[in-house]
Formats: sequence, C-alpha cells, structure tokens
Amino acid sequence: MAVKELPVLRERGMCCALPVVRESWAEERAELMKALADPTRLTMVASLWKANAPICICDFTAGLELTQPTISHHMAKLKEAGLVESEKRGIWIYYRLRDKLPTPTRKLLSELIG
Amino acid sequence: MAVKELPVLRERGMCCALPVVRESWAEERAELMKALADPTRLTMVASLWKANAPICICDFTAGLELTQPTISHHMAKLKEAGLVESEKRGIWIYYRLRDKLPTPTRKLLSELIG
DNA sequence: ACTATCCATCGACAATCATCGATGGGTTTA
DNA sequence: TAAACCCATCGATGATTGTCGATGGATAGT
Repeated sequence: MAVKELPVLRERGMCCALPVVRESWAEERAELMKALADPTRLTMVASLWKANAPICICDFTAGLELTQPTISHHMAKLKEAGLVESEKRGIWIYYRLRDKLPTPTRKLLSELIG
Repeated sequence: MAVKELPVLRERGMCCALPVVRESWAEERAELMKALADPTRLTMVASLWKANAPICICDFTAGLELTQPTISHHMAKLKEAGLVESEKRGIWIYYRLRDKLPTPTRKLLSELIG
C-alpha cells in the first residue's frame, strides 16, 4: 500500500477537506439496497431474472420454506421498490421483473445476479 | 406485455416447475447488500471510492451530521462486510476501500456509485 | 506529568423488520 | 350454491438495527 497517500502531516482538530457530504443520491440508492438486503427477496428477484417468465406467489411458497403471508409480504416490498410488477390472471397473480427498469438498476441486478 | 407468456392453462393446486430454491449464494449476497442498505454507509463508501484516498472517522463525523460513535459503528459494519480496511497512523485511523475487493463486488460498487 | 485529541466499545432506547396465524375477498370448478 | 384454491391484509411477536451518551485506551503535544 502506498504510504505516501497518508497525510502524515496533519494538524490536530482539523479535518481534511474531502467532500464527505450526504447526498440525496444515497437516500434513493439505500432504498433499493434495502429491498435487496434479504436472502428471500434476493432469491425471488434472481428467480424472476433467470426464469424470464411470470411466477406466482404459490410457486415461491412451494420453493422457499416460508408461509404464504411472508412471501406476499416480501413481494410487496419488491413491488414497492419498483423492482416487480404484477398481473392478475384468473385465480393467480403473476409477478415479473418490471419492464421499464431504470438502466442503472438493471445493470446493478446484472452484476448482482447474472 | 406478452400475454402469451402467461401459462393460462394451469391446474389448481399445482405449482410450476420453475427452480425457485434458496441458494447459499443469496445468503452471502444479502450480507453485502445489508452493508450497503443504509444512506450513511452508502455515503461513506462513495466517499472512499471517489476520494481514492484514506479518510478518518473524524472527517466523516465532520461531514455527516452524526455522532462519532455512530460513525464508528457504521464503519465497523463496512469493515465486517469486507468492504473497508484500516491503518493506524499516530492519533488517526485511516480507512480506505479494501485493496483486494472481489471482482464482482468491485463491479457492483462501480455500477452503484461510479 | 498533564492535557488534548482520536477512536472503539458498552449499555440503553426507540424504530424497523421478518415471520407467523387468522381472516376475508375473489375466482374457478363441481 | 357450495367447495376449493389463490392471495392480500391485519395484529402480534421476537429479532435486528440505528442512534446516542458515557467511558476508557492510545497517542501526541506542552
């Protein structure tokens, strides 16, 4: 590691002038991260990504070892985060990855999953 | 949207054969996501990424409107997640992005921040 | 030595979260 | 009409989390 990078000459009580500022950017991005910060939701998103086809709640309930309300709850969070959209079809409600995903989000998912 | 994608002919009580299975992959990735699922930590990582230079706790404490214990707590989480490494230098402890970041993680950060 | 600065850690607290059982609305089949 | 199935929502509960004040160790300057 480059020792010279370390500002050895530094006055006490003085902070460096680096731009450490909270930006609105972080708030938005953190929301997306929160939606993906759970193994179950991550599995759901990955399943939808790979399958590239609509999947129902009951399919997830069968595959993951969780109750139906829990699966519904997670899916609602994904929908609220704008990652997922749904369509009712008879008895079933089919979920899929959102069609118009923002490019940065899509690329992020690609790095994360694909 | 392509209606034909929807399996209209579907028996009740039957789940599709899509591979919805929880993988260990999701567990690991979710840990990383959790570390990034906070505006403050996201700001810290972004600062380290852009600055490309070591930054001290006191610098973050000055820039973000949080107390020093809180900043330390967040930095500890980033370190625990393997995103950050530190080096003591006199009074100060300099933090930087980990040198040997896994390639997928680095690319993900690039999509997220850069 | 004494003081000032930087930082990690501890204990506490309120807020959020993941999970479940129970319930009810909607839809299809018998 | 009745029964079976899919799903969202509600209320509760235990776990996790973000934040802070207080404390103490470590280091450098006086």
